[in-house]
Amino acid sequence: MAYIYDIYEENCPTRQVLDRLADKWALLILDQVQAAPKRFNHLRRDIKGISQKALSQTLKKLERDGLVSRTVYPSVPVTVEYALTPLGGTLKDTVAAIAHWAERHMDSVLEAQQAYDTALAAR
Amino acid sequence: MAYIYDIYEENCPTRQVLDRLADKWALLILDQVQAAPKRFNHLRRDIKGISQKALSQTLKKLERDGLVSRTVYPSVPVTVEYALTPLGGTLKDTVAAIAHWAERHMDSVLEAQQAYDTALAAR
DNA sequence: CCGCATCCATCTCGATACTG
DNA sequence: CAGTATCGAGATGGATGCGG
Repeated sequence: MAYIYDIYEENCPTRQVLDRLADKWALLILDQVQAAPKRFNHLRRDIKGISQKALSQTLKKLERDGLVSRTVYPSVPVTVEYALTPLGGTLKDTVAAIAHWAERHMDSVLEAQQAYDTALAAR
Repeated sequence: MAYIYDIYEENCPTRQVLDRLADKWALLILDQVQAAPKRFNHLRRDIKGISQKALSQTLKKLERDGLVSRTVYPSVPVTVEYALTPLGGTLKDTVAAIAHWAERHMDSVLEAQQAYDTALAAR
């Protein structure tokens, strides 16, 4: 399978996909939804610091990209569940890999930052 | 090794690391630098569409995080090379995984977007 | 060649208020 | 419960010009 697009070209579709993943909240949402479907306010509660606007927008983008499904249950009041689609499921391992890297190397990064900052301050 | 921090908490260091990777350009730069060190304008040329400001800023962030090293060769005119640090090297596989996912599933995402958009327009 | 400083347009984001 | 609408502030991004 040959790739038509060059990832370093502008407007390359791969870039767009990358940009979606490079969203501040997308990865966290995908990780939250990954185990089991979750309701809107459930996500809002669990992902500390996200505004309802940001959550709403990011969910809509993820839905548009086919990574997350949105299911409305006509109860009163309405219940809406967000779940990982099969396509989204193919991302699970990758998302997990990123999260694990972040957890494992967090300390090193923090150290590097301190070293950098003190070196800067010394000059 | 137990993790003190909750990834879903605000101001959790893992979040900060995640935010760095969630940069529009960081992944592309890491991928560019991964194989061999590159000069500033080399990166600028190869990563189409990046402004020199964005490149400069992102490189500085990556350097601060200890993922990329910056070496100045006192030639005339100056040559500056950016390379992956050992810490940055531990990210190689993860970055590659993301890029591969994007390439492999790009078409599906594009389809999903079209389906979403036409469904929206129909209403 | 490598970058910083500045200016300015754009956009994103959060807070708030309101609807089905 | 699950959003949309609106508005203002702050961050962001590109273009330009200059300095080491």
